[in-house]
Amino acid sequence: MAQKPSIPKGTRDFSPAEMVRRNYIFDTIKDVFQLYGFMPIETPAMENLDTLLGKYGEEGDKLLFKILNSGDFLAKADKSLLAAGDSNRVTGQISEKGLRYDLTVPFARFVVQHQNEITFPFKRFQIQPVWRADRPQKGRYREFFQCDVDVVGSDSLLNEVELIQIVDEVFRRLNIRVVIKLNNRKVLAGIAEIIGESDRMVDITVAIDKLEKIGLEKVNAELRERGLSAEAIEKLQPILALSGNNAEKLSALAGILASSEVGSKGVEELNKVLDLVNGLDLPTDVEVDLTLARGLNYYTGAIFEVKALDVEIGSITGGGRYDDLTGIFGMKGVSGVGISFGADRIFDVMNQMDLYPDDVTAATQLLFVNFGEKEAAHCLRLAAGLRQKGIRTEIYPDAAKMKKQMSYADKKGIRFVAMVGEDEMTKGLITLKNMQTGEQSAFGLDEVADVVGR
RNA sequence: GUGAUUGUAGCUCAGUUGGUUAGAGCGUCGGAUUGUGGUUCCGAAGGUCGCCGGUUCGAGACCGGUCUUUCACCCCA
Repeated sequence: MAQKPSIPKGTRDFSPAEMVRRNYIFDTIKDVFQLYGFMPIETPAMENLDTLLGKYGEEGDKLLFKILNSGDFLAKADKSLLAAGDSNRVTGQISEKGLRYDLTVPFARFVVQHQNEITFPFKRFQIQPVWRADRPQKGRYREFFQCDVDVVGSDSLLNEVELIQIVDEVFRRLNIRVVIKLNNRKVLAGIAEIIGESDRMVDITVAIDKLEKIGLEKVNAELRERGLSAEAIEKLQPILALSGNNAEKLSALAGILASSEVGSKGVEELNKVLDLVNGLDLPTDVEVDLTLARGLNYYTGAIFEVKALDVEIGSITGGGRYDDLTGIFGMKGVSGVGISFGADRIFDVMNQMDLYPDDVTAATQLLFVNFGEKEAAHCLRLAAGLRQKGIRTEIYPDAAKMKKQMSYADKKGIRFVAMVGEDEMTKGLITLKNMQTGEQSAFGLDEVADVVGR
């Protein structure tokens, strides 16, 4: 055999069996989105590089897939940069397009670009692949699907509440037990302010985000490493030690952050969202988690993260409010909030726990055996009639041996096989075999539709 | 980007301290059975041992590089 073909690192093929399962996930997510009045949009796989650069932090820029310019791109590049081997600056000259890194930034671009055609508040959903030049590992791929829902042009916290409802509904339908973690960037800003390190919010949040994973000791060590004063770290301790239920945490926090205007605002927002959510009696736990930070630095208010309770895989959904994402594209004062379902991680969770209902397969229901040219022509008409009645029907394309045709049906999980030879043709009948029970008898066309459709 | 790890038939894996012609199970194909699958029996096809180079009389095995798999860190869905 010649050298085997392959696909790029971190990408995957999906077989028919996998695709019906994935579509089941996409379909339930889409159904829920539409139930709340969100409308679909799509944007191109590639964006202009300047749309993407600088939106995801330094780390994010490195993970962007860049697309080489067409034509003789090197001819136009600066020779001295080429000679110097300065990759960073050379890429700016030979690449001006990149693959999208998420769906939120392209959406912000979309909103700005189409602002005159959009009615606000604008509720859209978008289910498309995104690409990151990351090293693949557990639950992490270089090509994966995000399912985003966002509302832009509304400051109301009702939107945050609706998003929580959507998360609850989606995972309830998929039968995945989850916890929704909730925090607010304003609270984090308030904490930074209180301990006297306002400008170090990112460093602080990145470090305390790891509390659950590496423990208090190591978080403090990392804070020191990141250059926080001993005094600030000392002041942070009571906050890191906060425990109890949501109400207890929030009232304690309200006291601590009383002197910080942003911080108090954040606590107030959290309280409001939780009050409304509590009134809904959702079965899913919503937990205030002060250590939840989330890396994307365009978030300004609420931040969400959803974790599966029964599988160790990182977060399967995340999002938050961003007050000025459209501002970078020249449209000020439009606030948005949204979340993103990580379809591929949800797929992994569903597979690991085998949570699919029995009827997701959407397989063919009936196969006509091919006995030869004349018989096949006859079956073609019968099959057309059955398809009109909604029966998923196929005809075996070749007059192969019975054994081969039967085992084809068997392997494809087709429940019924129809046999129409000379005898049945003259009598106007169809011999139907049930592949599960082995029973078989002859019926008219209408009866076949009834039996198979049951 | 850093540090590990994996690679032998379509799939899952054996293969002794380096020694003739690299094996098994499953799957595939053919036959037993020309209008009856899933069970059984018989038979066959299928491998440049990831790739390139090196050591050796001799490499699937040892060494170097490279690609790939998986995992951790960074970061993230």
